[in-house]
Amino acid sequence: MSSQITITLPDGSERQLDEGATVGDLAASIGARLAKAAVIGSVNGVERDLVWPLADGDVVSIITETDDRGLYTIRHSTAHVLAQAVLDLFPGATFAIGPPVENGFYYDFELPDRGTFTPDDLERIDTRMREIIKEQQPFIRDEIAEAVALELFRDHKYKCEIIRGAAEDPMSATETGLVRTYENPPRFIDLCRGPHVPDTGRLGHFKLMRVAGAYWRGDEKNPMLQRIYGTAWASKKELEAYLTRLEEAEKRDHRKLGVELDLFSFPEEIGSGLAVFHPKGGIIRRIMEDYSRTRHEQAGYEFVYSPHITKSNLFEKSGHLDWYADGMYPPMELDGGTEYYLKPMNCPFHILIFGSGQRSYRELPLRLFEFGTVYRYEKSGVVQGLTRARGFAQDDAHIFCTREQAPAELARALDFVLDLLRDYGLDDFYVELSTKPETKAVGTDEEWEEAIEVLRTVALDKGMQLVMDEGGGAFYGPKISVQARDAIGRTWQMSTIQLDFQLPQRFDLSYVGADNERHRPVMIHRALFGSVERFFAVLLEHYAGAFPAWLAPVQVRVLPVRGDHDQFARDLVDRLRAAGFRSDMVVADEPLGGRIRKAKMEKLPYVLVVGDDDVANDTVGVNPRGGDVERDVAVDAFIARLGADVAAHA
RNA sequence: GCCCGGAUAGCUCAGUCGGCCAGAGCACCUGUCUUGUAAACAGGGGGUCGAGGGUUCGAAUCCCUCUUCGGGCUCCA
Repeated sequence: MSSQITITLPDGSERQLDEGATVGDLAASIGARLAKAAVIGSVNGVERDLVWPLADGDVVSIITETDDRGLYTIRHSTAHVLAQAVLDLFPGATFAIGPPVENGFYYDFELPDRGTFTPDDLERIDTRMREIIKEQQPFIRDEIAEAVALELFRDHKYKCEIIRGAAEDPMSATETGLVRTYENPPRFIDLCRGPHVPDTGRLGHFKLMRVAGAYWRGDEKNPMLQRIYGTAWASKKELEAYLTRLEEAEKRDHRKLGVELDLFSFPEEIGSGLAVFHPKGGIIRRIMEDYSRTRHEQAGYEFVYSPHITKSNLFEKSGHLDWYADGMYPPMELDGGTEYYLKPMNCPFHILIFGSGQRSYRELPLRLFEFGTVYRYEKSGVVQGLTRARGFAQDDAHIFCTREQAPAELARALDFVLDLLRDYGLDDFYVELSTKPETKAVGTDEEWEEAIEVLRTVALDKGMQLVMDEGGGAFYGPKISVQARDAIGRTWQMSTIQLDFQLPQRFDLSYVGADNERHRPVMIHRALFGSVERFFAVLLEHYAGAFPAWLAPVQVRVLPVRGDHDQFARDLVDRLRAAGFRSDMVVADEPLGGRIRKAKMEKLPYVLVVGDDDVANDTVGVNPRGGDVERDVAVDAFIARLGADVAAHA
């Protein structure tokens, strides 16, 4: 009789297994279903392959395909299969790194003679991957000496860089002269720390998505590799659900809806990244802005205006020309050599307003607000619809206050921002705190630390989930940004609040305190929409074009059943307009069904149908978006209902 | 900026190997129809095939440059 070992499970219970039993054996001893779902195990807190032999006293949990780490492993293993397929099919190809990522994985390759993958290649690679999966090749872990590894991977220069420690690879483990590898016999071996699924047969619910260029080690000075992205899931059902989700996201893409709903466009004649808003988009935008103005006014902000261009010395003084000249449109030279720049931001203008006279502590906090249009020369490859444009309006405010007032002002600003975002229909948030950039930063570490502490405290006081973004701050100060999740779960960076000790210093701002001495104010930069255009795009995608009644360009469409109901319909439109609603009608020159359909495709909140009964009784047939038809609704009752919708921002 | 893939009517798209006056659906215009809740019928107009250059007897189609869009990389004050 062989000797036994004792294993402790996560619930504290113990199990006896034969000596030499593996993680997989443990799963099988617990149940057939667990064994089937098992991907890897966690042994004493370290993730291990299912073939890992257990030792007496180990604490083990089985990680299944429904676990995040299990899915991560499936994606990681699928990346290896991708690499094997590519090396099989493309003689002379070499491979770099291939980690799991959100929803899938990628692998970077370099083809001989700067070759590239075509869409047809992806199909061939997919086919080869499925053959490899069918072969059920085991994943075999090994540790070899560095010198042996360098010999084994001598044809793969990127792998050699990783082995020598010259390049980071999050997926490999190279320490003290030993290199860990995983082999899929008979042909493929890769540097890898693992763990992996037991064999390639465990995989299969994947799809290769696209080819992209990517710089080696993420540095644009390095050669560009060919990256293949794929998605991988534990089951066919999950894969299909993911692909459906992508389709859904594509359907609500703001660039597509902008054309379909006639909201805005990017005429080629104007240039890349520069939008024009059409009348319907203009209505939505105007209402967004009007509401924002009203709320800012109530919150104690004062409205200012500033020009679009300025002499270069303003941005020299602010430091922007030192750090971000590349991101600015080149200057116009006027007046015998004076250079004027389009403004990439509004802060210096607001600072000049603050500095235009002697300020007393009694005036603080001074909150200056402007819808300021700025122009940034975004690199040609990064421009994207309304979310990354070259010209856009910021709902920009700068709060000048004393150091002592800053925490309360920050808290107040965050409150305001969250409250307002909720009014626009976003209510699922978390907060990101960005700290001092490695390069490109002004100010001492102490000042940064102080500012970061204040922001951290404010966010935690609000009970917000806080995510750190190390090194992500602006050059003049740390930043807190509100991330909002939209209707289909995507997160968008929305509002930012930044504390700034630097600019007041650079512009030598001061106020006279109660002690009759001059003091330096601090400055808070904050934008709620960030960019009006971008926020417009987020709302458009969030609502999939079906804007709530308060924002909808047309709130009510009236459809007369026959020509002889036209007059009643016209009068009804007038009554609705008089009540303050945006309403129109379509005369009865095509059948009702067709007109209903068109209104539905325009995603209008309400369609009203009026026929004989309605003319006789002053009623309407109400066809609400997403609801059932209601007949014989009194006109007054409908007006009250629409009014309530608008007031509730529903 | 870099890699890959696109650009044909207002929109979505077809157009074979380089070969007749470049097509469809929707939209638009005109007429007929007078309609009770997601597509009435008929007719019509509309294109310098993104721009410029080249190859060719002949280019939407092949080559080059540019503009612009999409997916990534890098970037995002």
